[in-house]
Amino acid sequence: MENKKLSIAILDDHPLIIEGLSTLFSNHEEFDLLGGFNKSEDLYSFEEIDKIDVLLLDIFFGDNNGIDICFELKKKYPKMIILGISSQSERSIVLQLIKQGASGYLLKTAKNEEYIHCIKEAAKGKMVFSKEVQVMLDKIQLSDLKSIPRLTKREKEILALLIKGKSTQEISEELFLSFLTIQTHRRNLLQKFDVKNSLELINFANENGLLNDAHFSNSF
Amino acid sequence: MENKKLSIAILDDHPLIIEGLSTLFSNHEEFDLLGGFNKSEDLYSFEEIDKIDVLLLDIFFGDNNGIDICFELKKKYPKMIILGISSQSERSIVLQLIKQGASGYLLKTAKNEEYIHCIKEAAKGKMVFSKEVQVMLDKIQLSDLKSIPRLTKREKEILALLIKGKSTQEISEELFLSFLTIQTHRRNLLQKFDVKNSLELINFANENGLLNDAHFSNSF
DNA sequence: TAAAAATTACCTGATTTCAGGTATTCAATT
DNA sequence: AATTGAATACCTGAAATCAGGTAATTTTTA
Repeated sequence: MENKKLSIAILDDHPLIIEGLSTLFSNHEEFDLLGGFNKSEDLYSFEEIDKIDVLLLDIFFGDNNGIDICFELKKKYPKMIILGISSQSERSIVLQLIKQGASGYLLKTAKNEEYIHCIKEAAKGKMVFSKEVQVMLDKIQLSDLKSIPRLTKREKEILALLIKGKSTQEISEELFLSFLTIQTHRRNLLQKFDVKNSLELINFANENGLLNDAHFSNSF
Repeated sequence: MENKKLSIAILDDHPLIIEGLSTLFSNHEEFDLLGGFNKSEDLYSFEEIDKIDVLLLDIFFGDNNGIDICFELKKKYPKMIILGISSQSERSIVLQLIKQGASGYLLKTAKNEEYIHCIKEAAKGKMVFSKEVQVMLDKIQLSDLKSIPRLTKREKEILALLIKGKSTQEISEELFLSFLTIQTHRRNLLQKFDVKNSLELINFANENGLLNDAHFSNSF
């Protein structure tokens, strides 16, 4: 009984990456590249979308981000194996993607053989990561143990200004509050985050994606 | 009199991109791809380095950042035409690269024909940008006035530690330097970035993508 | 080899942050 | 009505940062 070829598709807004992957797959008989797409709409309207075994999905993707796309696809095609590809390996992003049902995450800096190997393994149902990503995931981060503290409205407001580099004096003027009040809030922030100075505070907020605009507009 | 072929080289730590560009150039007779390199050392030790007409240079680059590499190369090989390639189009980075002597900036999202066209134009001595970049450059921004300062090795090292939230004392212990020396470096950093405190410094570094691991990992 | 740039280091004094405490007012919840 | 949590504000003293200066040594570049 012969092995069926693995049907691959790519969604990436970098034509060069698609070109590179095409060449790669054309040199490996065990893969069948169904198509490479620059836009998510092109993939969605692809008539053979249900035949895709493995989808390589770019994470930093034009306007839609890959994480949302992964979520959508997994809902409609639960059997589709999705591998994130990206040039950055931000911990929080990798974890988020896995939560959305992806089977792994490959860096674009990975070697060709690594791609071939990982895709095969993923097709078998395994969770795969390219080397660098694996190393990164193995490091248990402080932020994994520390839970993100719950902040009050004022504290979030002050944190946002702090991150902009405003001093206590400036913040107090901007919010029409006493200098001493801001000092208290700052101290409470340092305590809540369990850090020893403002730089560490920002660093922590940064690691946990609290610096992104998204967090400040909605979730607070 | 026949036109000589354009000699191209690529420096990019993404094998897939090199693969894609190779395929692209092999389909266009007017180009001669001398080599694709993953590491800057490989390029520096390339024996035909002085024959390169056009170098495609990745900007967010593993060990050294592309801007520094561009600066180095232009100094040694002033005639070499360097085009930045990247998946992000951060305004300040593009401008910085141009200041270092690059002849243009292409997004990895650009179409194949755009690549071909831009490389040809650049070889003629023109300044070229892929579409999106051009649109972005046309918008005049406040942040243009501030350029990203050129940092020394030590300064980058200290900035990296600062960003991690380390205090002057901690940094001095980690680098086996005097507390007072670190103070001097900190002051110089604030001056170079034209900011008034460390939080603003980090904020500025963040906005300009200097926080990315790429900049800091091995480059010192 | 001379000049320029980088690295190291010190001094002083002003300003800001950090850490500990307390305390009043207001709003929401029980 | 009593309690809790949030927001406000003050005090003190220690610690760290910031801003100005100078200067010797080493490395890199011209």
